[in-house]
Amino acid sequence: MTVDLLEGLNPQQRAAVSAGDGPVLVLAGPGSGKTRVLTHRIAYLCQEQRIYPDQIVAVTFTNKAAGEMRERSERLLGGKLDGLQIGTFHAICARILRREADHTPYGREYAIYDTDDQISVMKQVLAELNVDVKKFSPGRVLNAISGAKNELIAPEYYAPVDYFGEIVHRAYPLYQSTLVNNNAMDFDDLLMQTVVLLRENDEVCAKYQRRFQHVLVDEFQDTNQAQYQLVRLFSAPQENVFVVGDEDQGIYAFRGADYRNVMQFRHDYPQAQVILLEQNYRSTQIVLDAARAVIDKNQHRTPKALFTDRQGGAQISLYEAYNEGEEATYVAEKIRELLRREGYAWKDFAVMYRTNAQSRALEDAMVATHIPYRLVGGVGFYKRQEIRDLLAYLRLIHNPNDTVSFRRIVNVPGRGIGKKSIETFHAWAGQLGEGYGVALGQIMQGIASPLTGRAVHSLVDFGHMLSDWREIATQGDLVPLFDAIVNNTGYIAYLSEISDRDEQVTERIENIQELRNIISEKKDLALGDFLEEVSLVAEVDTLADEQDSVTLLTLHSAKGLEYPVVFMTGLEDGLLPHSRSLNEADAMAEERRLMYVGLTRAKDRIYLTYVFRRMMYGESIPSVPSRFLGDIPADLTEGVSVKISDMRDRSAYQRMTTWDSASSWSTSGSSPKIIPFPGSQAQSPTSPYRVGQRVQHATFGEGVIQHVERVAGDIEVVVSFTKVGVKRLSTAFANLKLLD
DNA sequence: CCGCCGAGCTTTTTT
DNA sequence: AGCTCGGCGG
Repeated sequence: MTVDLLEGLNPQQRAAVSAGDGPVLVLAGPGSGKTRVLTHRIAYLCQEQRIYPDQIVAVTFTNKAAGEMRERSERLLGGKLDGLQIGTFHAICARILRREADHTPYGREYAIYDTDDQISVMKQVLAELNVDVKKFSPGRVLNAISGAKNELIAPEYYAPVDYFGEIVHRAYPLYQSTLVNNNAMDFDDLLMQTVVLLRENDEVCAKYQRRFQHVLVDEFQDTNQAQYQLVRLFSAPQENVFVVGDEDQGIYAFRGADYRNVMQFRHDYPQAQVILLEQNYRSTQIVLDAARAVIDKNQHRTPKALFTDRQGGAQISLYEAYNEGEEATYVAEKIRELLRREGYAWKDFAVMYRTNAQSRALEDAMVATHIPYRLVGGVGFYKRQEIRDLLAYLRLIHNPNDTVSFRRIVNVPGRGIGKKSIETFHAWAGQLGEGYGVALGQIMQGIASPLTGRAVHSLVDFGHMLSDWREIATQGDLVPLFDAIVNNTGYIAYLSEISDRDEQVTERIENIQELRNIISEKKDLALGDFLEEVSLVAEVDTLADEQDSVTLLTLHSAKGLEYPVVFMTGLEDGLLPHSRSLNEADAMAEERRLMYVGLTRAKDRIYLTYVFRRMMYGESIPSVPSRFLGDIPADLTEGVSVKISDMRDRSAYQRMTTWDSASSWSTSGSSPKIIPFPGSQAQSPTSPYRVGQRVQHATFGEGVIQHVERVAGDIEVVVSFTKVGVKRLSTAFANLKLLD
């Protein structure tokens, strides 16, 4: 039985789904049904083109998207799509590298190092090179190396341009050889090593090229150079490559993504069919108009004519809160109100922000008002100390040469193997020219070493535990293995030792319980598969949509999702756009795209909030509304917008928003005041602001001061204006003129 | 070898 | 404000 896979699709979607062989580029605006196109395309290839599922590889941005896409394609065809390769670039590459480990410098059991693991390796490397970590932080060096790997630059080809580059040039090869010795790869290696494998091994390459008759890529604008090359390698020589993307939603330049790969694709495949999806099935016209007004300010983009059947809609709501606490309370109250009055469910709401740090106040408000919520990201489950410890045990059991995991847990819980002993052991293993696994074996066999008797004794015990666990691991079931680790190490008792509050102990034990649950759900997986899966999960992947709760997430995590009601908080200069992006045109354009991504997540309603003062680094700083707010036309908005309409009018503001590389306001000293003011000014004992003083404000007109308050680095006044009523103002910004 | 305390840094965003 | 790291004393 076959189904009509083109039914219910619009003409552009049909064209995409039923496109013939060869390269296809689908430029898909937000909410234009690109997931639908991809799932139908997969089904179409199988049903109409008689392609076997295992001849298709589909790349998605998250594992969750992969799962959904597989499910939806299977539902269309009414059967399992066995052998369909679908997943993130990282997951697909991890699998290939494992299968082809013999053709790589790595063993099949290789570990995948996350950022923390990388830092711990880099610290050792920099110490060995006598580099001052204060001057060149491990993170910065790693960033540079990551950039190089994403550009497929091997250690020996890294060309330094300055002294920092020179440090990187020295650290990169050592870092890389350490990883190889540990039988470990970082995230970037998963991509780069796969490219290297396919480029250097014709047979292996031909095998995958034969297998991958059709290559599909979602979120193509967020691919980096390594990923782009993977696409080219996978799809050669037949070039059945189907990519879907939207330049306006490219928000991952910081990890090497280059939305210009879309241009590159057109250049590399001049014969490509290009299909535009412009009909939006998600949002109201007002939402789209607002989003368009924001994104139109970006230069160098293909203008799109997004349209929707949902004319009109609710106005975009603007709100100024006093501080982040009040902002969060406002969000919580609004959610309750909409739930009651408009019949929304909790899961219809998303609260978005630029940085994870902003989630705290929001969480507090959710707890205080008893709103069920789900936090995406932040201090994730897999980043908790107890979880990392126990996973380190599993990793070390699987890969004896994983020195990062070894060092992490060899003395956790404490068994008298201190820093000194570890260094001695490390040096001795180095002398032997062996990995930690073999070296530990030698100790256990009583071979003489420079270690003290006590340390040797402890290491032998540790080694015996490891062998016992490895024995259990060969039985295949992960649960008994996990239980053995927790029990044999006395980890629970250790937790009560290191925790200072009882609730903390309970919480940590619950986390361990949760990890055990996860393991028992996956217990049919081999240890290596389990560890791989755990290493590659993103926070969004764990987002269960059945759960009826409000979602709190960063704008980055929000990509690809949609909600009836979207709150975007912290819309202030310095946050969105982020202060780190203010003086770089490309970065500013990306901040704008981020704003665009946030706005276009909304189906019905958008609430935009910013604060008057925000706590940062333990200090309360006056804020300026985001310049992007000024780009949303006044007739689309409602609510407090005096400051913003003011911004919209000012000609100075025009200069600020239409950033082009020729102008340089941000470095010319006339930048908006997002920097804290020197306290001395405001705290001067001769402050002219007193209750009863008459003042003049540029917009509000004349008024009388009702109240004066000193706040860190500023003075705030409450003024009763003749025309506009009572306003709270920062004297640092308001530029009040004193009247007699 | 371990625990305590102060200094200093943090906030982009994630596979 | 909250966390991590390093130095010092037991």
